Amino acid sequence: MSEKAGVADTVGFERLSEYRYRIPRQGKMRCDAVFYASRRILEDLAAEDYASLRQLMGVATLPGIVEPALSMPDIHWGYGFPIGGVAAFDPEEGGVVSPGGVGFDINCGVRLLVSDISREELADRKARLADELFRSVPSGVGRGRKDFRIGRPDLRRLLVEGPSWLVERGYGEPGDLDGIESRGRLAGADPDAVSERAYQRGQPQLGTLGSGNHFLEVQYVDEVYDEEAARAYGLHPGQVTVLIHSGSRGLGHQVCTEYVERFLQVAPKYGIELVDRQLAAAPIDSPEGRAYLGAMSAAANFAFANRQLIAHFTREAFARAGFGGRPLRVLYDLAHNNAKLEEHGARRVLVHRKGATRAFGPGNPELPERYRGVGQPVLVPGDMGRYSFVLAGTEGSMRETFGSSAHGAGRKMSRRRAKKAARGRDLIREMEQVGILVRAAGRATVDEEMSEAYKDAAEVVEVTDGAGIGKKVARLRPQIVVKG
DNA sequence: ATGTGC
Repeated sequence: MSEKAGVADTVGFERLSEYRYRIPRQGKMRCDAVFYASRRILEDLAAEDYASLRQLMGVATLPGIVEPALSMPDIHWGYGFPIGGVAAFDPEEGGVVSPGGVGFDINCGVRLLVSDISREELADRKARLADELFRSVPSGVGRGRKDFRIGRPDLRRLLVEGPSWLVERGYGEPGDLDGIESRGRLAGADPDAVSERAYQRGQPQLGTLGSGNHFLEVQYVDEVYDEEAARAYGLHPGQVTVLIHSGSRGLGHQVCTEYVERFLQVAPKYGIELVDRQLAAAPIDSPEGRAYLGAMSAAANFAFANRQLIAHFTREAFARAGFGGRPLRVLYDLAHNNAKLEEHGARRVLVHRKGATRAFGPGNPELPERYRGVGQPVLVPGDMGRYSFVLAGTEGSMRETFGSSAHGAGRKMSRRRAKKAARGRDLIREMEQVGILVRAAGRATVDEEMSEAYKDAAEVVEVTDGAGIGKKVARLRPQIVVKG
């Protein structure tokens, strides 16, 4: 399929460079859109009749957008905004905030822990560790935890303070906070903008994984591409790592649901014309916009705290499995579903990243000193059978994508199709035969999350690296997978 | 993603 077909039929894009394409402003778009893709990714986009690129064009119609509307190489169809979408809005130009531009799982993200344990040491205790982790980190839809209770007044404080509230009470180490994006605390969190129902749903779920694509993986570093960055991050071949992927659970979901509804009601009042109801938005500088941002930031702090507590119980599981006294340091905790006020091109803009990560380049004062020379760690989880990647933010991401990069492999099959493809197979056994132990709350999720249901993360990473919006640092191979 | 449809 050539890009010509795209021009003629529907979307109309042009190639800017090997991996970079532009959709010129057309129809109700207020600015151009730019997307990153390989020829192969382009074929995937064509196969879905450019549905996700059309969503990106919809994003470009929203008021106050700062050009261009962007998507990362892992773009796929999502609620309103495409997953992999990045869009910045200027509050002084009537810019909007959109819950669909953040996602239902507010501040979903990944945290990478690094140990001094070798792959060989892990081999001796792998089954034991898998069992301990599965016991220590509840997973599955609606699951809570019984051994950690937080009262309402404390939860309110946690929504404002994030993981520091936990660290102060012994759930973690003081150094943990240095490795979290924004130190795990988004400013402006408003616990009063979070509904009673959201509190109720979130309260028992702190320290739980959830379901779907969420996971906890024990891995090892099997390849290093950039020695200098790997050294700065403290990564070396054969080393055991832990990758935690989870978000704000029922609390964030409830916040998103309620504000989408509210924004739909008020959009006419602000003269916002929506080409798609799922793009529901309100001005950043409006009572509704401010309330959502307050609630979203609170949910974000809850998600950071959730990963903090999961990391705490992960450390306990490692100790019980015979790795007592061995450190598990936070390399980085990075969100991929949020909206943040940032300075770009001497303007203060609200950057929505929906299935996209922050990827600040070298020298950025936001970064911990030890990473400042090489740029921010960018974590790109792959599917559960293959590999995940660590990249570094670049000058290119700062210049082209409001300091953003890709967040993962992206689905290739629908959940329904994956389930069908898994019929008659025992995926857990297949994984075990290649040395990956799976512990899951249910088999259905494992089927839906099968390796073949995902695009190859390596492809996404090649495009990201090739386009210069992220730099390959290391590859991680799974050994233990805990799923919902 | 999600008390996996109101």
